[in-house]
Amino acid sequence: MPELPEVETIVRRLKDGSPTFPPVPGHTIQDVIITWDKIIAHPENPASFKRHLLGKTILDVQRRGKFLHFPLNNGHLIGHLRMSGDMRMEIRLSEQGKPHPIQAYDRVVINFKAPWRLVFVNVRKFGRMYYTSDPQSIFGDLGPEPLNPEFTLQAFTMQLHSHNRQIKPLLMDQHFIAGLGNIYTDEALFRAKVHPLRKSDSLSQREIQQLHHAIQTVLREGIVQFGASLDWVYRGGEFQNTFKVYGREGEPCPICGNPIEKISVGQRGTHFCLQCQIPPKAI
DNA sequence: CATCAACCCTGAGAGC
DNA sequence: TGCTCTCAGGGTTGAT
Repeated sequence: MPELPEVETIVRRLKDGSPTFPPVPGHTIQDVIITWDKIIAHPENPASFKRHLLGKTILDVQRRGKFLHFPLNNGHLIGHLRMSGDMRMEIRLSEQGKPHPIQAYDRVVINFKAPWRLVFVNVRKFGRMYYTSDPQSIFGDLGPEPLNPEFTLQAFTMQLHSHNRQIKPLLMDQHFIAGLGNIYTDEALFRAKVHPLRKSDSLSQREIQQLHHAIQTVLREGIVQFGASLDWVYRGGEFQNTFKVYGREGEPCPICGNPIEKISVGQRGTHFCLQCQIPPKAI
């Protein structure tokens, strides 16, 4: 469940480098090792994917929704971690020139001409990688970036009114808005005091304003904390310590003290406070 | 158009 | 201790 803040954290680290590895931009691809073919979503043939990447230089590291985007000097490398995973930049040769072994969950390994490699790590094999000459073929249907200026209260209001859907699955729909997943959606709805089963076109202007603000707030907090760490799914961040409802079924609501509820909405575990977030039929 | 279920996967946690 | 079972979840696809 890397969501927007987790992906943003990964992107920034790869773009800027760290004390232990250099920035990814500027490196030229020498070889590609694919240990699970289904990770390659485009082109259909993994060998073709590999052929397209050889000799290309990575120019930048960007994010669009939950996608990692690597513009190349010719074409684009794009990745989506889906349910689990990370991307690692690491040294690929020991000082004696021996190759470091590939780890158990390393699905795609991109060797550079320099002694570094970029590794697509994915425990569950739901992640996907793409090579394309046209990033719009992948990003084209995505909704607005919630932290960009385009995500205005007015635009959000119009979007909500153009649907009559349960608010939670709508917020998680990447065509509606890009980057929210199960965790940040539950947290945003709680902070906005909106019940997850409310219909999108039933929200008052005040609720819409609260929700608009809550979405941006939880995402910004998540980024500041370097995302949330959940089991082995994703490491690093600290946002999980700030969860107010997610994963806290039965624990007291931090606002009113009533126990946090957990139900299934749109086939997703959904956490909320029945006292603070009034259900639709009670309104 | 909205909703729901199945599918793709693995490791954690529960139950025995 | 060790086995088996269920569950979680992002996104896609197909049915209702």
